[in-house]
Amino acid sequence: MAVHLVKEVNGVPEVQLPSYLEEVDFRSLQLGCDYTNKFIQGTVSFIYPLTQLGDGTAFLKIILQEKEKFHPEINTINILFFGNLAEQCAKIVHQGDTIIVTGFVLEETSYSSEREKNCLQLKMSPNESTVYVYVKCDTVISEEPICLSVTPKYTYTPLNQLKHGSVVNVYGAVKFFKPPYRSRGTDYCSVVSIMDQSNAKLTCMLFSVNLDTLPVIYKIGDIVRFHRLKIQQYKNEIQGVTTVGFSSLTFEGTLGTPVIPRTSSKIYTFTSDDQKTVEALRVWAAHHISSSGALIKLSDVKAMQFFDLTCELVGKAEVDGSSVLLKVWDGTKPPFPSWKVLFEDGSLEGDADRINQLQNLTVDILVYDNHVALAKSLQIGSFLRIYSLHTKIQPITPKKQSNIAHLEFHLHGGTCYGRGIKVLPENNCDVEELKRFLDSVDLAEYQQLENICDLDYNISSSFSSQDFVSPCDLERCQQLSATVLTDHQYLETTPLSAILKRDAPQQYRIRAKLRNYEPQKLYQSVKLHCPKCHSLQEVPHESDLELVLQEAATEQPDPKLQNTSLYNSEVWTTQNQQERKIVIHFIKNDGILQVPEVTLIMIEGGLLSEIYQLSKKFKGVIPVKSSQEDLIVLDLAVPFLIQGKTWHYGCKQCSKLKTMQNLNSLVKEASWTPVCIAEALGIVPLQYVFVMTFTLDDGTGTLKVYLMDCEKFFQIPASEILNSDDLQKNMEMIMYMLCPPGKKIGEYPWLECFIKSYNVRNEVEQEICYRIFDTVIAEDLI
DNA sequence: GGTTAGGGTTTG
Repeated sequence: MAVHLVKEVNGVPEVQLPSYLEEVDFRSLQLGCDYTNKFIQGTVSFIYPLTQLGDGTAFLKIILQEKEKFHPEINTINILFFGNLAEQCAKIVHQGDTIIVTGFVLEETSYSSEREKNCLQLKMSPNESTVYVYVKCDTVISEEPICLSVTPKYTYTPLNQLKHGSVVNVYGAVKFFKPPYRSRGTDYCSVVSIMDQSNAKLTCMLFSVNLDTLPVIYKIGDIVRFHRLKIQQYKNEIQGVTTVGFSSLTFEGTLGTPVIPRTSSKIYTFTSDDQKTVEALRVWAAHHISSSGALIKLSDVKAMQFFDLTCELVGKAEVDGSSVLLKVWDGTKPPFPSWKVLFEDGSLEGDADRINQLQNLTVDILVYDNHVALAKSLQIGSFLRIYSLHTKIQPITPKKQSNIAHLEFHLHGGTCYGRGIKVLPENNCDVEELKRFLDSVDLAEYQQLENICDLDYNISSSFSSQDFVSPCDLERCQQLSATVLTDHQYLETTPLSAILKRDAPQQYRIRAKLRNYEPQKLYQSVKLHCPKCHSLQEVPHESDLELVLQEAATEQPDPKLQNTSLYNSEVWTTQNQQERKIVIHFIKNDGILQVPEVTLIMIEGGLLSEIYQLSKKFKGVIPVKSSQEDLIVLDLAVPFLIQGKTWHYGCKQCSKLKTMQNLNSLVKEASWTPVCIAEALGIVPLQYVFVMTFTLDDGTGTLKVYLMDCEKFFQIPASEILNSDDLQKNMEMIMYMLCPPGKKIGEYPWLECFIKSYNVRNEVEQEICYRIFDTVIAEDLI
């Protein structure tokens, strides 16, 4: 006995009936014949309600109509089902369905009504009959998923073997995704990029009028299976697009979690092979796809950041036509208090008591434009993942009485970087974990601590707030400095007035405020320092670099120096009037060219914009020129190596340049670190440093101290800041906190620092200077 | 059956 569901795509059933079965049409049915290996097919024209026979056996009767109406006189037949088969068919079979039945017994109707007089009927045996119910693949026919017992064989194409124009089935790990959003057309859209063990990536444009049929992806690394994906070409790249009958399964990507598909399909195949494929992809993805690094707790957010947040919605308000306010929490305390978005009285949805109770733990998110409709539909209490949420520091304006930095949270319009909101189901493992965590937060205890925590925020008023501190919080209180000492904590604090009276060299621990600092402009504080001769120089301006490069580009590259055992060379000619020649030398690894991401290249005749473009693609770029015997470093006035966003310079005084063939020593290990490259080329690399003067004041005196720092003090690499807006904003934020403009010095935060004094002798006199060491900015501020 | 979007942050 069995009821099978057969998926029908484009009118074609996905499984074949067993070959021994033979079709009979209604007219050929004859009493007394053996129908063991025969089947009939038709459309269900009526289903009677499921009833019970006298002995309690379930009974179902349906009327089947022959599909092809060749024989109008005999085009329907009754089929009788008993027992479990009757119960199952009652659940699954609907009027209008196409069904096939086999293993029946033909008998004459026992009824004597006029209409059914002399009619035949099929009696289905609970043990020997089989019913195949055909289902159009997008039709939902049952509340419970039912697996096909006749399994169609699907083949899955590796992502590196996709052919334009084909319709394929694929598996992949999610590399990127945009949660479904309303397109400008009729459908929802979700963009999903997947990768598999072939290391190929496929970006898919998935459309559906029905939100439920799009894959239910929650995070990067989830595993998906797509059936009937059309492969087409767009802008010289292959892409996947939904086509008729598209369906998907999504699996949690985390290793070791149960392999349970997320899908709206009520019927789907899932074999042990599928299970193995998912597990293998999970292992591969764990090593090759960086998981959602953007998933961050509120306690870890930075002042200027895009990230994904998993949270609970506690309040909601329409602010104006183009934005909605969401009040959410994740149980952790943000490093800065949230801004408070204003809204009209009465427009806030949510439990007022709870919103009030959680006010210090919730953040206000403003949601704009295309996300507004979805935001409006959200239920209070639901668990959300908000993708690519943006934090900004709220400017302190004179109007605002608060002197505390606040964080703004924005979900901007558009869908870039997958920006959007997704409601997570209660049984999602991240939600379960979040719920456990939210339940464990002791709000009462938290509120007692609130005053102390305000000190964290309000470091600028820590002077007057120390009265609040209870003994148990003493340790935290002692750290209420905007800086942290990394060593020598045994040293006692020395007043600045005492330091000013003493000889050098000495080391001191001090506690003071930053009255002033120079230079005020950040870019002026970044310099290049030679660790050998200790010279300091300015970071060259782009226009100076361009001049050197332009000059060098007029020189002819030497063809004799092209294509050696170390590198392959390509000569490109620019298309402008001067027809400048650019030569790119691709350094090989053991004689073999590698993918651009790991390949070091040398460039002759390239201008700044070209070098900049190439540095995005290749592991590193070395500007070179032809000399008599070998390629050599172009000029130490320009970087000897451009790697990512860092431009590495060498010291003109200390370097003793060697030619490019010396890179041979590094090839085997492909150790293309700036230090190794510099060493091989005889270059003493210059370090990027912040050089600043702090005027410190502790009330007993003021002292000018130098800060020279690569990245320890601010925990921001000086080598990257000039090319990073985000780092620059972080740095500005730190300086803003240390020395808040428009405030009295009493409101400034304390800095605990180590300083060392040393003697500097110039032509006329000896002077004592001071320098900060072993001190870093407190993590709360970063 | 065609359209939508075609990954690569707003500027509130």
